[in-house]
Amino acid sequence: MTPPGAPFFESVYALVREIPRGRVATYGQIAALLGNPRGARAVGWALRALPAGKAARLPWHRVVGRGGRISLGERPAGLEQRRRLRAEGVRFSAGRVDLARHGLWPRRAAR
DNA sequence: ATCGTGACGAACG
DNA sequence: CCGTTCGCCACGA
Repeated sequence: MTPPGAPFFESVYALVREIPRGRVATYGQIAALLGNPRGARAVGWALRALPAGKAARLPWHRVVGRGGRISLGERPAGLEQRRRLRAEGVRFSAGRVDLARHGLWPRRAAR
């Protein structure tokens, strides 16, 4: 669980791995859960550095930016992320993930 | 220990 | 709503 030297990265991966299907978490949320409310950027960096092998077994697509924005934008990876989210029933509003419905912990049900 | 790097985010204008 | 600026962070060189 902690092969190379990068405890922070590993902790990020461990948390992302637990995001339920059909739900999403924001970079800031993950950072906060790891004890670094200001470390959203580092979380994004951890995912960027995600090796292809690991990415294959990690729901990286369930991590979005503040407000449900897809940080990867229109880039290939961004389109791929949207495709995967839609595939598991995630709804989008104005190009952003509807956090009221699929956001992880906070937010209450919005049916 | 210092520096550059970004799948971030809040504050501005 | 959009683009810019600034702050924050962990990691590798």
